[in-house]
Amino acid sequence: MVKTSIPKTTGTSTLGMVAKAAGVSASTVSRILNGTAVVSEAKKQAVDEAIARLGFVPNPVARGLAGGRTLSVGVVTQSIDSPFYGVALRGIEDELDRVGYSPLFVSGHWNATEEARCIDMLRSRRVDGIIVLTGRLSDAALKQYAKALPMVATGRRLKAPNLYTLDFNNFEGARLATGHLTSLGHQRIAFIAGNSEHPDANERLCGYRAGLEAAGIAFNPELVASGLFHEESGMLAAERLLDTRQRFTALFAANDQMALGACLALQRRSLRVPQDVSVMGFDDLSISRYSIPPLSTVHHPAYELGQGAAAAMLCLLRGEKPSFNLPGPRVIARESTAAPSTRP
Amino acid sequence: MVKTSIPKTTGTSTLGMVAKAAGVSASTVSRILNGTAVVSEAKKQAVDEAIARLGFVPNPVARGLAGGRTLSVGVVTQSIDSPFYGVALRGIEDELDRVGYSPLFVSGHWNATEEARCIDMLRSRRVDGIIVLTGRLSDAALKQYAKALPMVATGRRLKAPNLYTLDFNNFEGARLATGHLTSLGHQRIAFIAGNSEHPDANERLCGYRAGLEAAGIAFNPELVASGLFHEESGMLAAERLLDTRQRFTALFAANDQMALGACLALQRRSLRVPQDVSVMGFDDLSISRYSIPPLSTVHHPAYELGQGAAAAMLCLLRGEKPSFNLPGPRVIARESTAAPSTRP
DNA sequence: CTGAAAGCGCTTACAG
DNA sequence: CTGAAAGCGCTTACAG
Repeated sequence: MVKTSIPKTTGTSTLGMVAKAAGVSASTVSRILNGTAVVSEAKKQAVDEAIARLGFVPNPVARGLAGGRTLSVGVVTQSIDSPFYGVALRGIEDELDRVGYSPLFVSGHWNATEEARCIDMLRSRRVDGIIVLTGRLSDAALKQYAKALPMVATGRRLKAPNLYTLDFNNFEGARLATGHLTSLGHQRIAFIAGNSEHPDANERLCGYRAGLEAAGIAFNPELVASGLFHEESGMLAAERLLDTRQRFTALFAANDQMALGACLALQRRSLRVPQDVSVMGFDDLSISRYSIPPLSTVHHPAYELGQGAAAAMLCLLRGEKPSFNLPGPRVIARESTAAPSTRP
Repeated sequence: MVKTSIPKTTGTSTLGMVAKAAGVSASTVSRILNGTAVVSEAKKQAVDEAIARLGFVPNPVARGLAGGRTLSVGVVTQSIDSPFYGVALRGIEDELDRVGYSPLFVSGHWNATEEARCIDMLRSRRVDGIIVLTGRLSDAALKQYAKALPMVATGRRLKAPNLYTLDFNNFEGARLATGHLTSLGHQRIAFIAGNSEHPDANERLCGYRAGLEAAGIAFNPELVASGLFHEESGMLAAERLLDTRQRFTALFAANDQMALGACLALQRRSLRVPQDVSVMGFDDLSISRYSIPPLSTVHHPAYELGQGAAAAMLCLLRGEKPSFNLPGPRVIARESTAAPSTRP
């Protein structure tokens, strides 16, 4: 237990007190605080000194009421405990923190109605802007919101005033993953898709097909099963795949969580990874590096995604035009993939 | 993509407009909203009708400035992407949501100074109360804060006015885990402890020792290594344990993440789990059920912890005395533990 | 039971 | 460059 200084009574001094102490008007203090106008050096010094002496910290609540700026940005994530988006939230937190902004996290649970409710709530709390991490809101709704306040959204590609989007190339990622498998010599590659309502799911499925095609392998719908992006569903999907008696030497899941569930299903049927079946995931969750065997996957830069979304929001807030490049997908080859055994 | 209704322009109508529309004073509307005084049925109806017609939603920012209540509670978690605390955050979210409160999540990063900064920030944002998820703040600091606003903290046992604490019995959990292993017949049980600065770490170590003692097994410090509660450190600790050439048939880690890392270390040395070494974790993360083999562990009710903390805060806010019982620890026996093989 | 008034702590036209 | 004043949208004594 580290020792802590006695909590200072925050919010004890007000802008008015600073003004009086410095012998200037409240307006002047406000201007200095906000860099809203040029102020004589002498007064500025007096004010800075008074601020330091009184330990003054502006009250964001009052600021929000008076000026419309609360120095907070709303973040609609889908589930506060998502292993993937959690990392993105950290990126947002770090980026915002650097300039004194605070994030307000709310969960939309992949439900457009709930997401809309979240946004209404955030707006009633007067956030300066809103970041939406993927989700199910329509593009039209997003554009509509952007008329009222700056918006940044991930998982889509949209152009509209006051709206910026960041999109990871899921198609390319899945194509690369499939390519990794085909270049290892796999011909029969099963795929566990995500639920089709999820925007990323289709792109990854298309990438898988493109990867097969590039290697001259025909797409076989019987080698595809669907899951819900979590472990349990991955396990179930793998079992279904196994039950079809379709032969496959590799299995590619649309995300790591499903890949991990699939590994367990394989293990239960006494199939070894990668000797009997190579398994490939997508996202590169931090746990995937410690699964047994460590999971080969596609790195999805969650932290940079969050950071970039926050940086873009800050740009929008300053009235600038954001431009941000998300790192592209890249294959992380670990031990769950190998060349198919010669005698399957 | 689900279709969404066009976002309604929230915050468009004010309390003043409602008052005018209903032909009453602003005070009366405010009283009805807050149930602050008895109001004649006739006016109440007129106001309710006006509120509905105008789609009025009170502005929490103004409310916070004027009344001091923002209907928000600050939550100091340690890392926004912690797999364990993430679940607790969900519990907090759900519980608060039921009564229209919003959580404000901030990360203290297991650093007393940062946690104190978080609390200052939350107070400047005028949250109605603060929940601290474990962390490193001193008990004295917590009590001090509680003089200014309601506080709820987890991971300790404290009594003070306006402060409520929820504590999970880590000692008992670790004792039970060790008991599970000894009752399986293990005699040489290694332990991967957490870093001693972490409050839970010591309790779990003590529980381990108590479990050994209950089975009449002498404590052997050479069978203990320390980690940092994450996978990597668990892997390293297991390697160190193996390098000592001390024999052990079971390994108990102070949390699941370290247990998972340890499993990988064992696997790299060609030791099978559970045939060669049984492995036991602590926390029961959702992924642990899908590790290979599925990890035996101690269930730690994270969701209930968060929910209980939020419920306690709501009590405090209502001026009531909270009383909440957290479920006790229980062993979840899965496939990573088994009786020691006869010929080790 | 109900209003008028003051005020929460700031910002921002409006005038110098 | 700088003040005085009004106002953001609510709440809460203070008087009826």
